[in-house]
Amino acid sequence: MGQYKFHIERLRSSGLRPTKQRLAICKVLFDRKETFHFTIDKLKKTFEKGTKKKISVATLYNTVHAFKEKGYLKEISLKGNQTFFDTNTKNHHHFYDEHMSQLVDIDDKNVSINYLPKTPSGKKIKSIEVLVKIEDNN
Amino acid sequence: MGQYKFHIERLRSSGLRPTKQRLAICKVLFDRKETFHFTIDKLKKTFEKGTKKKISVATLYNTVHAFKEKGYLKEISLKGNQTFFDTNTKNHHHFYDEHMSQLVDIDDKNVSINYLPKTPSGKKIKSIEVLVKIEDNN
DNA sequence: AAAATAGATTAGAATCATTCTAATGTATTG
DNA sequence: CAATACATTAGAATGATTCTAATCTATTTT
Ligand SMILES: [Mn+2]
Ligand SMILES: [Mn+2]
Ligand SMILES: [Zn+2]
Ligand SMILES: [Zn+2]
Repeated sequence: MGQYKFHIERLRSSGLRPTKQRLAICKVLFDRKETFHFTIDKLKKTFEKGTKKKISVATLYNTVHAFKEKGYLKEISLKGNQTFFDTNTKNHHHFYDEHMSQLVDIDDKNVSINYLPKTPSGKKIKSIEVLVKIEDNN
Repeated sequence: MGQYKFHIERLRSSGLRPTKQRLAICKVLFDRKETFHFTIDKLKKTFEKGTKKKISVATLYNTVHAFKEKGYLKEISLKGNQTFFDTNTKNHHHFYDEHMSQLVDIDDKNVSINYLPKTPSGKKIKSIEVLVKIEDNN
């Protein structure tokens, strides 16, 4: 029974019911000053700590995917065995330290791409993502 | 039995033993005119067809990862539940049709990136990958 | 050159990220 | 306030990947 007004409104206006599971997840994901990157497993761990009521991992998947479909989250294209999600839904790119599994945003204003090749016939561009892999010096 | 000389040499010089499993996999992956993109599952299917002797899926994983470590293959950064590998080990980028799970190479000469942001401190750039997602027109 | 040892490789079994689906919950209708 | 339709949850199933014990191969020892 906290300050869920905003989340309830947004869920309703997206056609999603504001269940207590979804509101708890909204609180963890969106009641922050800064956006961040996460995996389902990291999200699960935040619910295991905190005396927050248990949420099934299947529900975490359902909810995160529903939020992604509604545009509250973006999925990041990365190799590796866990999917990364991003609460920053603006167009942007990433530095990625594979060794640390650490992502850092790069504003898309700071990247310019001049690609010459024509798009394969019958297709149009949907998005352009730049991933700059980094590693420790030396 | 076949013309494995080249593969045997390369494996030996990388410190990998030229087992019959590895040679069979080399033949499928590298005895071609054009490079290509594949998943472990697609590779598995090519061995299920053909009367080629059965290779355990674990061995496909072991071998593909060993080949990647030795630089015969690259892993492609994509979301989705199956990892894509690339027999094109030159620096290059991709068009990707998520709906079709279809990758097309973009030569890196055809892409120029001017990124302003400094690399996070203590880190250096390892690689830059551009993924252009495409979809059907209209 | 056979046997012993060490190290590499294979592949069945285990794991774990993700998806499926039957049960439960919620809104809408009469 | 039923009854019905639809949305949501979460335990179970799936499937991609990894683990590890058994097997194979190369090297060293006798
Ligand atoms: Mn992937
Ligand atoms: Mn991923
Ligand atoms: Zn981001
Ligand atoms: Zn490629």
